[in-house]
Amino acid sequence: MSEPAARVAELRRLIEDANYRYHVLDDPAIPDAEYDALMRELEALEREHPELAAEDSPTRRVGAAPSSAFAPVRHEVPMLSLGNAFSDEEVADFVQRIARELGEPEPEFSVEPKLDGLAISLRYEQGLFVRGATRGDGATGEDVTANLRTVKAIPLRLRGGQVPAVLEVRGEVYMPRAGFEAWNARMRETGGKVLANPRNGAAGSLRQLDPKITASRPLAFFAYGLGVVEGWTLPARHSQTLRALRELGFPVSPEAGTARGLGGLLAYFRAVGERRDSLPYDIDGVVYKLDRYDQQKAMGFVSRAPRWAIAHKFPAQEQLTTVEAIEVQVGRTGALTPVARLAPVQVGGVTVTNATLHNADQIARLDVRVGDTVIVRRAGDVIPEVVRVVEERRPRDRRGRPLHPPYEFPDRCPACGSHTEAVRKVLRQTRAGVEYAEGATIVCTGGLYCPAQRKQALVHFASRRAMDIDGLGERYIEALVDFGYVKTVADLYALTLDDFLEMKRRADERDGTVPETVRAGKIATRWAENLVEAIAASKATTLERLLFALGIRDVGESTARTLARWFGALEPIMAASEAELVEIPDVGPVVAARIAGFFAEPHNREVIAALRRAGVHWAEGGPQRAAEGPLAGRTVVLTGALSSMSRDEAGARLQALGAKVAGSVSRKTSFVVAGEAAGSKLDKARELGIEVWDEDRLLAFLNGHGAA
DNA sequence: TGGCCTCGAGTTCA
DNA sequence: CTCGAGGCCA
Repeated sequence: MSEPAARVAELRRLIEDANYRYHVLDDPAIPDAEYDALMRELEALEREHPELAAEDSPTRRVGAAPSSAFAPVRHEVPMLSLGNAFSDEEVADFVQRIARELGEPEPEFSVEPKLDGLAISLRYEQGLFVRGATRGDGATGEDVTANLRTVKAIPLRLRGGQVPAVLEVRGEVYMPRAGFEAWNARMRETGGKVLANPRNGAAGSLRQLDPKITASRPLAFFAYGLGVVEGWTLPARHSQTLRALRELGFPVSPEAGTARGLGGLLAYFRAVGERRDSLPYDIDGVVYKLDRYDQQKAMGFVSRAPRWAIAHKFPAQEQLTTVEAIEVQVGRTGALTPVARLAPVQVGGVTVTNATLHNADQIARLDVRVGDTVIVRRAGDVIPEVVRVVEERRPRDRRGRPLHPPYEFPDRCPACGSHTEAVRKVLRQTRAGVEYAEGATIVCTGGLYCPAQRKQALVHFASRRAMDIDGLGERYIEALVDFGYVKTVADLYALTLDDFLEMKRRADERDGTVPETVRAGKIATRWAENLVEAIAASKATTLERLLFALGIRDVGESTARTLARWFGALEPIMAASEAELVEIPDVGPVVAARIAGFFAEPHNREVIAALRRAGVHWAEGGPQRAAEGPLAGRTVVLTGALSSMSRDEAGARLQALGAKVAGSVSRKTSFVVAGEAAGSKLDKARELGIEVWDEDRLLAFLNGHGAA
């Protein structure tokens, strides 16, 4: 062999090894820069010595003639679709069917994650990659050989000694999350087109006419099965086949394994489910296959799906749905919040019909319009959000123009017709005055004239952490306001049993929920009695609850408590000037102005007087301006679930000992009380090296200080 | 003036 | 839970 020929052979071997170690063993042997250098050297040599070029050279991944692009390819061995299971019961049925038919109570399965990518078939003849095809309808797919050659995780030549005459390998082409994120970040920077999700990214990449485009996409591959096999001894078990595929140079999911019986399958499902978010790729479930081929054969097929395998799916975290309407809700403070009404769709195990769009800016950023197809997600938290619009699916007229114009935020309040305005936020304060900028939030200027704001004010007043009127929910408050029974929060205390019954009758009538005669009458009476009782019970309250319940802007639970302690009684709070209020810790000019402004309003003073006349009462005392107790000056954060008491209760007890209970962990936190299943707050505490108490330690401390 | 740290407010569904 | 903004401190 000539010297260049030897070097070319060596380079190819080095590069193939590097690919194998990177993609199959997940154990990179050489740094990227060195890999690139090897490639460049090989390219140069092949240019100088055209006679040394070869089909399976790693330099030929891009550039193979895409002549047969997308031509139909018949799958001699059909590419199967799998049955789906969405619940443990369905998996149990699957296992039971097999156990019964095979007479084996605990059959063994090969188990692996189900990647969210694109199923393909790769054909190797005499060890060389000759054709790759998409799954298509299972019987016929499309020829995407040129594009698949650019995927480095797919070997162009099989490794190992025994070379099968023909080997078809089935697997999934996917886009790793990191690659997807990086790709989109780059696209956003350069103004290119972002990919909707890794799955679409993978599918779209393989449908490119120009393999160079495919080559630029971060694609990867996992093998999970076989098609046509000639001149190769098939092992007895699927798990052994996977091992053999690995040795032939194919990446196989490291999560793949075996499991026995229903218990084993479900344990695997849970284990993978827990690791789902930390896997480097998206999966939508796991696949169970009977491990022994003889048993697979015995089970056979129904129509097009095997009876020996099933896909156990996770509830989807992201779904496509359509926007049926964009409505605007009015909050307690008058803030207008746009909400997308969606065609119902299952996301993460629940049906989602609404998703907040936050504010006008967010709508503009997403450019959400009525009729749009959108991606909805329930991410780490529970609240659904619109991730993005799938613009290709936007309804258009014959001339290709969108059917609906960009959404325009209403300039009138949908509830009362008052004009709306952007909230001004303080930019800075100078001697000359205060400078404002317009914020993202739009508010209704109707104030308590606006029925929506009045309703929300009442809902807030009755809520658990405020006056705690049990049973008085949004629906009845709405009716009470609509029918004119209630204008201010004080009116609640004048309501009689008959008022409630009449209100409920009218509400049922209006909403078309017709109650059933006598029995319903009795139930309704009991319901009304409970409400009257709950309202009466709420009269005994505390100053801080009352202050919070009044709904003064920027006065939440914490500020209400501070105010109550600082002054000890309501009268001095009502009389306090802004100058006096800013003396209070955590109260600055903005909040002081809100408080003074609220009590300066004759209407508000009248409501307070009416509440007092109705018998609402609370204990008053002198000012208590310094925290006292063993925990004075200490800031505590509670996280996770405690077994012996609620978090609220624990917080109240700690406060009683002088502690300040905060909602988030920072360097100022004195210690964190962590219960069961504590999450990010505990992590943060560990990160900042903050003392952590478990429940026992908390209880011991509370007992030791007479707060048990 | 900038950068935390908190608090307030809004949000969905079973 | 997250975002935005008010308050505080360096």
